[in-house]
Amino acid sequence: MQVFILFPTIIRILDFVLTISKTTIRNSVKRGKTRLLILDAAAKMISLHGYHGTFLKDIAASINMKAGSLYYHFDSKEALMHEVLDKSVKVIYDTVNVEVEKLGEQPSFPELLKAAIRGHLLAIFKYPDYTLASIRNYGVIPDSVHKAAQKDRDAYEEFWRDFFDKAEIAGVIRPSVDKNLLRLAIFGSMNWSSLWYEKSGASVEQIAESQADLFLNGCYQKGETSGI
Amino acid sequence: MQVFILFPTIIRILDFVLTISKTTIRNSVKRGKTRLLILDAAAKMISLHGYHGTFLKDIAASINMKAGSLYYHFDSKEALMHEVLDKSVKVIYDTVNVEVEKLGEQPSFPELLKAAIRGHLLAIFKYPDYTLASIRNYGVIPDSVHKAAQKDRDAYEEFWRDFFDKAEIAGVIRPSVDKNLLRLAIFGSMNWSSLWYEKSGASVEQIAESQADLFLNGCYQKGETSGI
DNA sequence: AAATTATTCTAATCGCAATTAGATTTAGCC
DNA sequence: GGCTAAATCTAATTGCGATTAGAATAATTT
Repeated sequence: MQVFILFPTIIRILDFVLTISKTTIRNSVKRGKTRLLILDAAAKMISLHGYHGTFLKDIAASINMKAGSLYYHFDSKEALMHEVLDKSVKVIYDTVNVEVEKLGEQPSFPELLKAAIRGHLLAIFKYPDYTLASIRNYGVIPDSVHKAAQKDRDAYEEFWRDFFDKAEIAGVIRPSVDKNLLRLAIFGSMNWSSLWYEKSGASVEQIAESQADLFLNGCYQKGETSGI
Repeated sequence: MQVFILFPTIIRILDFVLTISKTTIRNSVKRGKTRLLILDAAAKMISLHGYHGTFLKDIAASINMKAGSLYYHFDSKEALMHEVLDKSVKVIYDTVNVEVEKLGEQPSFPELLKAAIRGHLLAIFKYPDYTLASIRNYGVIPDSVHKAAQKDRDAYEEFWRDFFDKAEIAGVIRPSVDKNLLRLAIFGSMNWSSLWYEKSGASVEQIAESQADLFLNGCYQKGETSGI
């Protein structure tokens, strides 16, 4: 086949591609808005009633749509959950990074820990629907969906492992402390707070400050021996 | 109406009552076994798949029964969930009490805290199906069911509030520590551990020791100023 | 062993939720 | 204004789950 035969074909192909991409771009903007609307609605419903307790009809209704219409934007209910989980992890990881990077050069261990905790809590409190949906449904959803966000989750966990590894090397952690149990305890306190922070009346700063202080210094006022 | 007319009637009534209670007692033993079997199965399924993701057919199948048969022992799926939640709280409260009472006279604050944490964790790890079912579904279940265990939950929370109130009065808590946030942080660490302890390989004693130590003394090795 | 009671099962009802195909509407484009 | 594609809706379909009524079975009592 020679070039001059190909030429018109290529033109047509190029034209086709351009048409497609123009259309795609145009739509992706508008479609993106509706997608996000649906995603937010889904996160909210799922955070409230759990994956299995949430029905597409209700998600759709909450944004004045019909259940069937959701399928134009998402392949299935599972796909929706998939994206909600994805976002929940990303949002936390990103916020933690931002808070940590805000620190100047050579931040101290306490400063770092507090920044990381603040970031994690900020994300939890700023996107409660996503993080609650994730926390409440972790483990109760189909395996296929469950595995979706695993990669990001692992990466995030790695960040914390790394953090405490370095802290240990720097000698700022008491030697008797088990780094794994420490990390898991901190995760527990932080994640659990998504269940009560709204009613607590405390601010993110306050909670972050308090949790960082507790895990750094404990609550015990030494020097007393009397029973309580 | 005169007494001599009533007499035979009373005898018959008494007889009737005795028959009933005999029957009831006899059955309650056998029925109790099946009930417990169902309850355990339900707790397990619900802990794995959540309330809405658990189907009576599966609960029944796991103990070689048919879905319909469950209704002989329980009024509804909600009633089942109701009892699972009830038990989950009771079990924790009881175990904590046992551990605390084991301590001698005038136990110190650290001893008490460690005993309470140990008790809570012991219950979580001994009855993981019940406690996980509770934790995973708190908030995603119908309100009617949700309110079921609330009384016990409140009583248990009161135990901890009281504990830290006394500790504060005794002056064994650093004044800058917020007792509420402290309690919530501890709850978070303990409850969250139900999600990872199986894979961790750590023993209950180890975890209890670690968490108590962390909340008492923190992880920070003071006297260092270098960045990590 | 007959009768009664307890327990379980069978088979249907009822409703509802996910998904889909095709109709309809909406919005940008020539 | 008509044309085309995007977006939404309508109206099934399909399947499944909770619940129930009544039949069948097992256990106990008399």
